[in-house]
Amino acid sequence: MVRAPYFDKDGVKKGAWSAEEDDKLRSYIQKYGLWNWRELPKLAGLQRCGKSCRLRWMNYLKPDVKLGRYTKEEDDLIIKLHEKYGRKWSKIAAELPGRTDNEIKNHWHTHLKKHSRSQETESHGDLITQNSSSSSSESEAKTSSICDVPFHMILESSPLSPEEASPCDFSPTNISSSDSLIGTNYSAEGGGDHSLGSILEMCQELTSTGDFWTEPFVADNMYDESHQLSVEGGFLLSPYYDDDLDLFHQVMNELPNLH
DNA sequence: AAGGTAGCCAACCGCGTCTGG
DNA sequence: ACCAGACGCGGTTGGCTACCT
Repeated sequence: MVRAPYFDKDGVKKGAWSAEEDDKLRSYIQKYGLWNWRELPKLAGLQRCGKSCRLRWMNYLKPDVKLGRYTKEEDDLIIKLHEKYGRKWSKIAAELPGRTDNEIKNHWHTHLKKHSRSQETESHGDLITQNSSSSSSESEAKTSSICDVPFHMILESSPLSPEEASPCDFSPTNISSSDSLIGTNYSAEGGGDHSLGSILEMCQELTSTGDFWTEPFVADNMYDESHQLSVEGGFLLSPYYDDDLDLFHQVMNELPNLH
């Protein structure tokens, strides 16, 4: 998995860290704290350079570093922050407690980048479809004016068959901890297009106030609360300001009635 | 079963920024 | 104001693992 340990021409050890080296670094920092990365390896009895020690500590040994799988909420947040900050991984990491810039960067390149790309591709494809269509309905024209991304495009971003779609995609359980609605390609049992239309109308109303925003997404791994794979894409709806949270929750509570 | 390939991630490298003298 | 050393950041690499042919 990692580079085999070796010594460079200056006698500095490189490559994978051993458990013994980890212990030395950890116990030294716990005892004396962080004061000089350059001097630290000598005093800690390590044949590493300061940079290597810093990296190992920051990305792996630091007590508050959270290792392991990313949650759906973390993935969503990274995507949002990436849109906001670009490749400023340290800024993104600052808003994700326990995650390091290096880890987020790796996670982005291996898991999230392709989702972002596929989202762009799908959006572009749908836009072409929309533009080439000479029979756009009045409602479609209306939705297109509400936000940058037309609603019909958002909801068709990753079509699911009725068999694949969850009948409770819009239930309140889909309200994330960040107070966003994850809307998915919707096909309610006994609801169908009527329910979809109701939700579209609701989204139109919310976004037309200027207090809410939406964005489409396509994701291979959408998880419900029990971390079971549930859906494959859709759109995200969130209030801009905390002041609008009450209204947002009120609307969310009414969602089941839309079925 | 064996070889090839892609995915993944820890660690390295180079450069820009910060800080203290 | 300038300089040198330390630090932090983002891009890249190397090698292990899993999957495919």
